[in-house]
Amino acid sequence: MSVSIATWNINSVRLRMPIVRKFLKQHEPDILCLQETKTPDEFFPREEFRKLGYEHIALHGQKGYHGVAVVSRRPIESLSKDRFCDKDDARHIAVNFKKGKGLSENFTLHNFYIPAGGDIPDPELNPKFAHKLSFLDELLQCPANRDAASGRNSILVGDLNIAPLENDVWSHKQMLKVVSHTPVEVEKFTRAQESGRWIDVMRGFVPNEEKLYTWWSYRAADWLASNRGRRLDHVWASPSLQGAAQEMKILSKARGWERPSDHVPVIVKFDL
DNA sequence: ATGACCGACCATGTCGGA
Repeated sequence: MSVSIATWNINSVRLRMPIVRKFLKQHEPDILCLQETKTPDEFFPREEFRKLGYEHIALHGQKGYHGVAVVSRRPIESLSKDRFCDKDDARHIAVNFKKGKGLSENFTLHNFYIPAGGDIPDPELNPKFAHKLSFLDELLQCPANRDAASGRNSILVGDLNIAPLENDVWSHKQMLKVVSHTPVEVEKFTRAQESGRWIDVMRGFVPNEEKLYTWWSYRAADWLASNRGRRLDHVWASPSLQGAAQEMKILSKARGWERPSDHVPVIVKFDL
């Protein structure tokens, strides 16, 4: 049986409901993971998602900043929220799905919003970059990583705010000192990924030699013409799910929708 | 730095995004 999972940094879920609705109607993923919902849980538009068929909702939001959510057509068995860097800043939620009714495996889905890291790529000068590096250190040690490496069916998605490979950015050379592609954060990112033995699902469909982006800056006059994007959003699968991903789609056209997010949805269909 | 932007908030500027 197949399960399609989408991830999308929505940059305010309440403001973006018209395009969320459009996306869900057109693509009908089973599960949608959102980041940067920017709302306390009591103001999350639950009823609108229910009307669209997404009755099962797990929230970890807060006022104004960050915030992650999972909305699902399949029942959510349980959920958990991890803290990173001793902060309550709503950057993670995990949900468990139980096998049955067409799902042949249990699995855990982690939804992350990793700190952006500010402008200056120096942890001594920039506390936001220091926070990002600490977050990556904790990611390496976290239970999700251990569980994935030790055989639990796990999928990790989200805005990880790092473009690790040369062709995950428009110009590797010009981006080496730009936060999201600096060697120090890419190294920590890769070490965390390797320690969980995570599979880079998106790159399983598109070779490393090809450009792959999920984000285009709001500042470009014409995002499509300049096409200076980055792959900041990721889908990882545990080694136990090797071969389970059947299809992957980056909905680049959503960057051109009305009042868009600067990130676009990534959808992966898994055989589970 | 490509960057002439975008969103939330006790707002008319400041912070965070990346």
